[in-house]
Amino acid sequence: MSAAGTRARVRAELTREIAEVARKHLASDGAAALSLRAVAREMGMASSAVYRYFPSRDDLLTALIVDAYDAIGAAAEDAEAAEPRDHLRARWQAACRAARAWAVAHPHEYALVYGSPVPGYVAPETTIGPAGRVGLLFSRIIADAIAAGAVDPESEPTGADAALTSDITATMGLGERSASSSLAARGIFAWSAVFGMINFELFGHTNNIVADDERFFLDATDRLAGMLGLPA
Amino acid sequence: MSAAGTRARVRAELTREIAEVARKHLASDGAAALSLRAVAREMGMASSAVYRYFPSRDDLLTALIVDAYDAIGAAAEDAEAAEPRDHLRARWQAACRAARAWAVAHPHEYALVYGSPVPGYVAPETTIGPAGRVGLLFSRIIADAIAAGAVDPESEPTGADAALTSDITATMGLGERSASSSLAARGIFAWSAVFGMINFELFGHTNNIVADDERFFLDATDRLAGMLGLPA
DNA sequence: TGTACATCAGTGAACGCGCGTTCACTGATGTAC
DNA sequence: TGTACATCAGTGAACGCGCGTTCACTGATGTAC
Repeated sequence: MSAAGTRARVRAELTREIAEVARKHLASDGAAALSLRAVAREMGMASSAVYRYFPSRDDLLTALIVDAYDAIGAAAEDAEAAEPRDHLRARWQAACRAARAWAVAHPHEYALVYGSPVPGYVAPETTIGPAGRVGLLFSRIIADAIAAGAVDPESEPTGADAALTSDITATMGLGERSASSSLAARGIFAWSAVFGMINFELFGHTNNIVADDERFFLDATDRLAGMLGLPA
Repeated sequence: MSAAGTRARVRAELTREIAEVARKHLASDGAAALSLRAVAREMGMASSAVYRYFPSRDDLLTALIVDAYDAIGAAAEDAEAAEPRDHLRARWQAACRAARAWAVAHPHEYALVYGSPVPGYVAPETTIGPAGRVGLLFSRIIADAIAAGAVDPESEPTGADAALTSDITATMGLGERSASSSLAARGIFAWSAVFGMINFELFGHTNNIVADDERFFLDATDRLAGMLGLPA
């Protein structure tokens, strides 16, 4: 039994190690250059042996995608958790700053999940949860702001929330969805704008345009916080 | 002479045709699947013959990148040009809508230029001009707004423009750059936010979140116009 | 206008590469009695 | 505790693929006198 436990533990450890080597390759060469054979080579094992752990290259990719989503999600969550609960804008800014910092530190892993989809790869359902972590964190901040009475969902009654699914309006604490609210739409917009800026920075579109990336970014996310009504 | 002209014309025509076939492959299979051999096959010529027209795969890619930037730029410019000059917000909205429409119609070409960088490919200087077309168009709208007195560069004197290069503040008509302006920073932010939303939509991040993509998008770009101070 | 030469387009074979995946196999590690 | 069997990890060879790029070549198209 302890022996069986050992086998399982060794197996889990090796699985982890393969993923780790793969992540290293991903980080240095990008997703397209990730090959099972190269990973096996570095591990010092036959390429066929990797198939004991990952049934195909796509499964390895999936593991890396889940890890990347989880890593950036955890980074944002940890930073946000370190701020006082009642300082909503500080929580927002901390989450944004941490997401960007992680992306800058792990550009290829970031590109794997927030860049162009890997051709021929279809993300399985397993990735859905991790993919939503940062967005969910943002939603929680907004929901907390509503609950605390700091943000009035009706402050900009343009009705833009009608463009969203009821799932997301419920998540943001707009359960009895007011037909006139635009708060959820502003939240989703803020979310995509944050990643839009990170994309532009990492993919080189702001070369020769933005001189101080972090300052520019934090200025913009602070403006977004204002747009959401988070008290300064 | 007319003969020489003929040879040159045929050459130009074939070059165009190769690029066209390549674009078709790109559009249906994505950049990673683009191969010189496949293009040559479809053209009915030996793969080595393509080298008479494009010295390497990267040069072919460059041509496609330039074409994509030019196409989305032209789409935005044309739509913007159709609006009355003095209706600044309409010009902004038209440009945004056209950019998104082009992206939705040409997802792979869009991903080629606004998604993750193609691994191993370094964009030559030739791409810089075309890459800036949409951003430049946005800048012109803002510059026109300042010139017309519709937008006051000092309306939000947070000094955020200090995070930008002086090149870009000059382009936006903030030549004698005020130390306190944030207008250029808001413009660059709006620009990246627009493409951030397009990215999220095309790359699947708003699945099950946004129900009506165009409506959501236009609502957000209108909000951006408001943030820039463009009169409604 | 005609001829001799130079330029160019296109061919087809080849080089060398690395990839994902399968398969029959050998040993080692675990399990049941 | 010891033995017979089952499970699992890992091997190495092989299949079949498509790629970018080079090279010596054949003809056709253009140029100069």
